Amino acid sequence: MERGTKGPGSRPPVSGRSVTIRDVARELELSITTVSRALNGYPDVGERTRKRVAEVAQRLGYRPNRNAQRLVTRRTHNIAWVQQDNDRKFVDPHFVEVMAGVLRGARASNYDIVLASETPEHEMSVYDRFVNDNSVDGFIVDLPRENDRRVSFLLEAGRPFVVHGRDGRTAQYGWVDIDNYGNFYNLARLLIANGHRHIAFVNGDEAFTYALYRRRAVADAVADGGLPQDSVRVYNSLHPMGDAGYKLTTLALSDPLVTAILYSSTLMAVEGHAAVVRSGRRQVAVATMDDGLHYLDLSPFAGQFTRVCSSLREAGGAVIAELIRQCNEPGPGRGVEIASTFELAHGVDGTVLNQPIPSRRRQTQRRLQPA
Amino acid sequence: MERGTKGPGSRPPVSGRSVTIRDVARELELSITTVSRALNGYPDVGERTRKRVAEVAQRLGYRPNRNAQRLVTRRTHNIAWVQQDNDRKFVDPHFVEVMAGVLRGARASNYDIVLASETPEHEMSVYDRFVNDNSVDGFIVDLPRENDRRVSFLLEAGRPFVVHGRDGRTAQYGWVDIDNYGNFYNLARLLIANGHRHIAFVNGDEAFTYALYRRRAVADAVADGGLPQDSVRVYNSLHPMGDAGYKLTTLALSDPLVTAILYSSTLMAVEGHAAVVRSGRRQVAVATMDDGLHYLDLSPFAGQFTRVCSSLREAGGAVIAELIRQCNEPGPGRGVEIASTFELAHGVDGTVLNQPIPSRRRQTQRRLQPA
DNA sequence: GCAATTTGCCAAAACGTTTTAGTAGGATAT
DNA sequence: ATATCCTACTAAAACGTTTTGGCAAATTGC
Repeated sequence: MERGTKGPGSRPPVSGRSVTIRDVARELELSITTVSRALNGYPDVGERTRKRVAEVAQRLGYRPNRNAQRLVTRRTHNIAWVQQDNDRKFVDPHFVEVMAGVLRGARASNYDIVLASETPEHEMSVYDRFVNDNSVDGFIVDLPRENDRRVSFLLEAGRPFVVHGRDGRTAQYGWVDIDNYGNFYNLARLLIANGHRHIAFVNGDEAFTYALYRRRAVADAVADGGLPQDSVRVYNSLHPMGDAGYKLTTLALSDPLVTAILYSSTLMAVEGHAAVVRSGRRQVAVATMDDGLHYLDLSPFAGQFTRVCSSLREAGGAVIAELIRQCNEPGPGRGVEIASTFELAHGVDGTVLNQPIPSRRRQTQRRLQPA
Repeated sequence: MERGTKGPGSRPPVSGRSVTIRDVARELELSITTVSRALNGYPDVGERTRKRVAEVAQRLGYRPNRNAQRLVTRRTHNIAWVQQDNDRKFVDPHFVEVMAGVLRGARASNYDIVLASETPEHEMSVYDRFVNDNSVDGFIVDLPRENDRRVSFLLEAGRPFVVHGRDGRTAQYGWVDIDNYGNFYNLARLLIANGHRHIAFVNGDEAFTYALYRRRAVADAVADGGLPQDSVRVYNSLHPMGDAGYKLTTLALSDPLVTAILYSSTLMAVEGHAAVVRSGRRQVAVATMDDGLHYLDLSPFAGQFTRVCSSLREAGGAVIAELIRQCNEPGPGRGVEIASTFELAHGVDGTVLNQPIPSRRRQTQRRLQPA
């Protein structure tokens, strides 16, 4: 075999050499130090010189080589976001909404998002790689479970990260979340206060804390409302979308006593609505968490869904904002709770519109939103 | 102001120094050259030495600094994917499906995806940056328009890129696409062959080629079927989801002659279905493109939608595969057309199930799928 | 037994930045 | 007049790899 022969991989497709800081310095008859300091806004550069440098850099189309910068500064301006490749549940359309907020915030601060996916078995090796190979400054952690191993790993590694959601260790890391417990407690109390005694709860996968906390909230509301626990029947979909809405609603309605359905997502509520209509049951109330999915049109259901509203996009923006803050000022992460607003349907009953809201309901509403 | 004071930015949060190739070399009493060549599979390293190197590297937890590697090799193993931040249409849930395929393929080949978003006005500056700052090897281009400026820019820049979709310049670049024209021609011909004379076509935004080509196909099918052009009425949604399905269907059904609706996406078809049901019109046939959206449950509509099926996830996998190929072997990009399959509903009419398929329809089906 | 080849390893250069540790020279203070 | 302090610049080191070019020692060919 010949001497210089490469092993694996192959040669880069060398396209035209790009202009370096050296070219700019040569053109100006300045040192590269001065060029660098001029462009990076250091104070020990004359105003006149700074102007000239900026002008020539612009004219020559100089762009600092990011890899050289990253090598020496040890900052990448990249944030890792690892998606779990589940085969069945690969990615969630809710994710798109969060991503919109994350991307917008990242761009505004000149950060990029490095996206990767890996199967659950190998997932941690991706984190391990990112922690050790200097390719990102921090991590976004999605959809936490209780005692999430990603959180444990990143705490151990001492890298900046922000969790969208939370587990039981919120004091130890930065997170952004809505008040899942409070919101679902209020929704359940509201249904009970309006006389519903048999409620179906179509929840997500309770392996995730968001769904777990919602379930606990509903159970507590039932208890606090003085009803027996079996007043609420919980239906879980391991996939927050998919067959959840329609099939689980149909299943729930096989109990003739059910008068209200509580959904964990508008995606499920919309699908479930079709099942309600098809069942011919007209006295079923629908309440749901509304994440403000930007692409889902709720107008056909106007006034038919009682909702707790919160923008996932806004949450995404808060996640990246806190993460970038952590990258810039070392220290403990902060928790951010995103506010939610309560939207009563004209009537809680999905089919009876424009029915005046009884005073007791208003009172409940006021109690639920203490300013 | 003090001397060494930094200008903008701030110090990196220095966490424990990581282990370098130098540490491995020192431990083994070898040169860093040998360690590098051993780890990179060069042939001029003794088998015994290679084993020792691998063992020590593993034991010490050595991970090559990606930025150093990238600086010297000029390859990043990163692919850029720039999303257009539209405010109204930020991201499309179809995107999640494509992304699933892209991410899976990228991971399998040890590539990462760098995601960024920018408003339409500044979009090109992001491409400009990525082209010049050495942070990515290639680009994914989404949702092309005719004479797409991103395509023009990347052709000019001479960087590897793959378009998901196509414009009129397919000979010049790599792309992955379904046969939008052929699929919609066949769908329209099928409806016409089944006696439908007044068809509504709920299409996407025809500023994008996928929708434009679909529209042309339907127009041609109408002509070839011997019908006047106004037999088909086209409704466009600038947003492929949102209010398209329900509102446009309601609008379409305000024409009492309409007996068939052709949708550009199952998302719209599902929403539209609710409008059909609500309208009380029972003799309306529904046909749609089915992109295999993984999170959308079509089972409630089983047998009611005639569909042309193609997996966006598969397309995403093909996009990244072709892109990585381009990065490794310089040369012209290749076009890849993804196959689609045809699924007739039991009856084309959405409400009459289990009606035997008339022989003429079967014949049509066979003609549409020539093996 | 000697030349030629192969094997296994290495020193040094290179990649393109930022940062450190200065240095002249002018201004200011005493 | 002299010491001190700014101002505006710079040479060189550093970041952590890969690659070039080469060199002894071992092996092979004749």
